[in-house]
Amino acid sequence: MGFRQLRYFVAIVEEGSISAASRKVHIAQPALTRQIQALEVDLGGSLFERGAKGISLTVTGRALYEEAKQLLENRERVMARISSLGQGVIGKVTVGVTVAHLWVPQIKQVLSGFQERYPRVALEVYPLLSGPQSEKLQDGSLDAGFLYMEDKIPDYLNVRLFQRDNLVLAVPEHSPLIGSPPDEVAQLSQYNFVWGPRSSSPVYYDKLLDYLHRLDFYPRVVQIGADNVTILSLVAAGLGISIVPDTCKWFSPPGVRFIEMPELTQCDMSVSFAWNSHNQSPALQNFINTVLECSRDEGVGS
Amino acid sequence: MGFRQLRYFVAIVEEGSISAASRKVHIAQPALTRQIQALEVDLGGSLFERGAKGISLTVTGRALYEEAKQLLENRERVMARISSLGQGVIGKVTVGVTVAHLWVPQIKQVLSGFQERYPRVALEVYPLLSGPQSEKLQDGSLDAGFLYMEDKIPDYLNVRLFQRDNLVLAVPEHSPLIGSPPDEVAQLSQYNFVWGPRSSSPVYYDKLLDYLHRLDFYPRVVQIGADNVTILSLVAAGLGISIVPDTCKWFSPPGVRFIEMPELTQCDMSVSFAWNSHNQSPALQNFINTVLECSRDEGVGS
DNA sequence: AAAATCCATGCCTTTAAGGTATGCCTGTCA
DNA sequence: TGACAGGCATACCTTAAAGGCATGGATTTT
Repeated sequence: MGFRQLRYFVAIVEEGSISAASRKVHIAQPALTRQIQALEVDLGGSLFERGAKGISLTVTGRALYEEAKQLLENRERVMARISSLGQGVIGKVTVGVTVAHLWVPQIKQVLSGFQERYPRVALEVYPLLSGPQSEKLQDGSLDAGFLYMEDKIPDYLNVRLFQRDNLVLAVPEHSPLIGSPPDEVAQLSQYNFVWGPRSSSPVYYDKLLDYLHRLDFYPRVVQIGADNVTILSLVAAGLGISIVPDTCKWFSPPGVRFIEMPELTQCDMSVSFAWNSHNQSPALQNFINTVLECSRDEGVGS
Repeated sequence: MGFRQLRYFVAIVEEGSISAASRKVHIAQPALTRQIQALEVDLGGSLFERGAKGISLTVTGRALYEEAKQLLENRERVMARISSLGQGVIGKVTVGVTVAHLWVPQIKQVLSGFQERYPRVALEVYPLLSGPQSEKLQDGSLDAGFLYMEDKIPDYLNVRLFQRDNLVLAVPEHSPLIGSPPDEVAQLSQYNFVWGPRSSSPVYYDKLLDYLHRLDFYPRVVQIGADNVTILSLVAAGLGISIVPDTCKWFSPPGVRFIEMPELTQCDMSVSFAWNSHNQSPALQNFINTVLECSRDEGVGS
């Protein structure tokens, strides 16, 4: 009893005759006759009563008709589901985003663009620090992540540059620094700094402070803002100056001016997009493609 | 996506490798490899990740595994059910029995014998007069029936003699008729008769009265009993005499004597077994066979 | 009576499935 | 490290299943 025979069988039942069904399923009538005969032998009982004028269902046949419809419907359902899964148009993608970047438009755009293209894929976004993301990408509990990569890239990860970025000095709009920008960060030691808590993004802050220390600069931190928007608000309020990623320019509150300094520009603070190279989830592949296409469209480091 | 491929697929999943599965399902490994490749092409996504050391399920494959098991299980269930139906091992048989014969041991024996042999066939027994049985046999609402056949047998019915029977005179055990039995029924006109209501079995009573009238005998009915057992009880109580089918001898209450009279013996009152000749229900065929075997074993007209 | 309809059978072609031999890759063990 | 074993894939061939065509028998319709 195969799907083919069941399909033929229901066609015959619904058309009322073998001949009519043969036209419907586009095979010759004798082939259909034989398939039904084979089915009857297989099931050990006749399904139709043959009269000179056409055929009619037996009790057994009537029972099979209902069952066959079910089986065929299940088959269709399964095939649709598995196909969709295989092509990544349904399924699930879990992605991590560093808390510092949840609000970054480029990432929001990628996420909403993906949801628009694949509305039936469940997109789960977790705010996670870079370190935990890397772990979860390894053990498979995360499919992809936007994060700061350390220099050493684990071999289980595929990594692409998502958004090139570097540092810039942020000052209040009436700061004297605007008229006479310093050449070196070391000259900023007498200024008050607004800073973020290390716990909110250890990789970023360690990398940043490490870099500044190498320039022999130890900022005098007088104020803590939870995230970059808060920090810039505090800067705008004249409570101090800060060093922030360049992308902050685009969503800064009014009252802040940005001063580029060679030493800061040289510091790479790019955000990476990473996924487990062994994770072959089709939905993830689609997500990866979407991300890479978005990156390409905008050009990295815009 | 066919059952075969699904079967192979679950075998591979459960064995953990294509090679192991090929040994399990008794086909060569390359054939199995190809079937899975075909399945993957058909579903438009890979089901396994091939590593040098064996294979492992993809997300899609894992989903298919659950579905495939279901589909295969359903197939088995359907095949078992339809096969059973086709062989008449399950299903339903509706049989009519004239109210006058519900209590006849031969019929009870046939019914219980059938239930013993085919315990999973639902046997529905309806007490019906001969006329309605014939109608219901025609329109298909009855599969078989035990009934009095009229002389003209409808062409849609197959009929077999179930139990040959004729009439006998029943009298109380101290009746003077025992010592001096009459030669002709016409001589019984001065006796009180216990009779049944016509409505309980019109074919029987019409046939019986018709026969008696042709012998120029019109019984003086003084008492009505609902069925033959009741009638015989009334006879035993001395309320009158009666004419009953010969089979009544076997389940008569004490206090009744039976007198055979040539005129009564000649009257055929046999019970027939009938079914619709177009009804091919396997369960009915089994019932027919059971009935015919029982009739043969006992010999008709015992 | 002729035509049309429908199912079944015989014979042949095409396609799907299976078998054997072999190659490639990788992890294992001496 | 190099031979070996286990496992999957490919190539090539054989066998079995499915389908097509022609035809026949039976019955209803015209």
